[in-house]
Amino acid sequence: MIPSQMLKGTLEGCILAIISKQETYGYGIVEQLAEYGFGKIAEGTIYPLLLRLEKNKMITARYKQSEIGPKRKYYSLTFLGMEELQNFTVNYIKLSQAVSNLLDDMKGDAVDE
Amino acid sequence: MIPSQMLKGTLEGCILAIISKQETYGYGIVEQLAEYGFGKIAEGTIYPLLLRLEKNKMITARYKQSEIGPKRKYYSLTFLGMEELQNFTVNYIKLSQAVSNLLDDMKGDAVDE
DNA sequence: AGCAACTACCTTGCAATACAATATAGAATA
DNA sequence: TATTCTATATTGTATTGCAAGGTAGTTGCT
Repeated sequence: MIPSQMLKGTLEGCILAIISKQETYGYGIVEQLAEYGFGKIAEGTIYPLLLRLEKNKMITARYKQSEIGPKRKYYSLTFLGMEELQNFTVNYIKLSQAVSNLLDDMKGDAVDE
Repeated sequence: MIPSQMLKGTLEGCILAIISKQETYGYGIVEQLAEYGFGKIAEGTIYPLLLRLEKNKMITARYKQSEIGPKRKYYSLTFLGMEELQNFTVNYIKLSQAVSNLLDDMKGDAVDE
């Protein structure tokens, strides 16, 4: 799947994005990430990340009963989290464009331009 | 600029891409990255990365005189390096599409779909 | 000659983070 | 009872970008 090193920094922003769409919980985020095409992201990745985001006041949590298992810890974005998500988006697009520039240039065999 | 965590994993592939276009050297790579929109990447990032790639047989080096300064260490891709670049490209596109899926979904305020 | 600025390379140590491995536990099912 | 799925959490490790520092050649200015 996608190499872990390539996810660094990106994953955090993506989780903010997922939470911004709708209040959700760790286990559910793992499932959503897989649906979006990130592959199976380990729970040992997600839970520490969520705790970190919570500690940094990017998200807040509340427990809710589930009908099919143990109770779930649902997260929502704080204002700080929304700002951070905005920030992530801008930076991601910046990087994404830089890489596109490079890869396009490469495909074009741009030796003499 | 682009957060350092977001460059992890990506930078290595990008440097392979730059070298694949044309034999080049560390200091020149720093300049090219800036032109492509990556911002000023520290030399303390590039040189260890190049040494690592060389040790892993992704690139090979030879020294050439420069007319304007100390002699330069020019790098080219090995076959292994080309494979690795191919690999990077595939994985980058995979990630890039996953993030796009997510960000588009978010912009669309997809609460009820 | 002396000095600054640019070019060019390298090393050390640190910080951030994805993840494997492991642990815990409730609920459903066989 | 045992297993599987759901669900959260912790510990330790590996990777890697980068700040900080060092070395050295070349050029141009004074």
